[in-house]
Amino acid sequence: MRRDVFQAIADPTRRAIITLIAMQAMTPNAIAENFHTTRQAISKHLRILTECEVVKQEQRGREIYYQLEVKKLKEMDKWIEQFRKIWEDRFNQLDNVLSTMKKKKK
Amino acid sequence: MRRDVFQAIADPTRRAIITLIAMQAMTPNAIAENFHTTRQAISKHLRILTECEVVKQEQRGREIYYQLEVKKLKEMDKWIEQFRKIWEDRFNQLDNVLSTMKKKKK
DNA sequence: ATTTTGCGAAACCGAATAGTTGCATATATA
DNA sequence: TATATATGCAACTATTCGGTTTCGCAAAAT
Repeated sequence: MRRDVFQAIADPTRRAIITLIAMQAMTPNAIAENFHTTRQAISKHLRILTECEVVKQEQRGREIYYQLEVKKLKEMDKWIEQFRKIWEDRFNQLDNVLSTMKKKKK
Repeated sequence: MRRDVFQAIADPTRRAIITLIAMQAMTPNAIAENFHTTRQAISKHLRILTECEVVKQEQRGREIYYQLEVKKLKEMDKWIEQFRKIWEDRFNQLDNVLSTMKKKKK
């Protein structure tokens, strides 16, 4: 069973959960109200997100607040980093072509 | 069957393929040499990557060169963007705490 | 003390996934 | 023309995934 950030955000419901709790911690019930599935299904997603360390729990009485843990998202950001350089390069190349065309027009 | 960037990069082999062809287009055979699976398995991954529009093909005789298509990776980058703000804010908060401690020390 | 509420865990199901082997097809090469 | 090479596609399999229903447990409310 693979448990990493990439697998965590592969599911659209999990991405929505992440966005939802990004600003404030929420309980499973509160989260589930925003979806058309059962609380148990959300609970399962939360378990996966916890195992992937994308969220962390904070018990308060019988309620559990789930909060975003940005560290792992940063890891993914780091992976994309290598490609950001590529598309910036390609943009600059296009930019060069455009300015060359402009000069020729003159 | 879901076909988006997030699903495309969920698999570690596919991530490796993406990194491999990032700098130069490659044929399925050449790509497969870098892995411990069959060429057909790689071919399947390439089909998924093509369907997700993360790579594009260029036929040259009987060979097919697969090349990275950065556009969709940018889409994912855009999704992370919203969280980048959060972790920068948290960093700044930490920074404030640290400078307050420094001032008090004085 | 009893009931309600919030939650996770287990068992089950259909669909998707990642891999395999075998085959068909088109392009090179001898 | 016959053969070798590059590739995709189909059928099959074991495993994982996302969901549901049912249950048990602990904390809160009555």
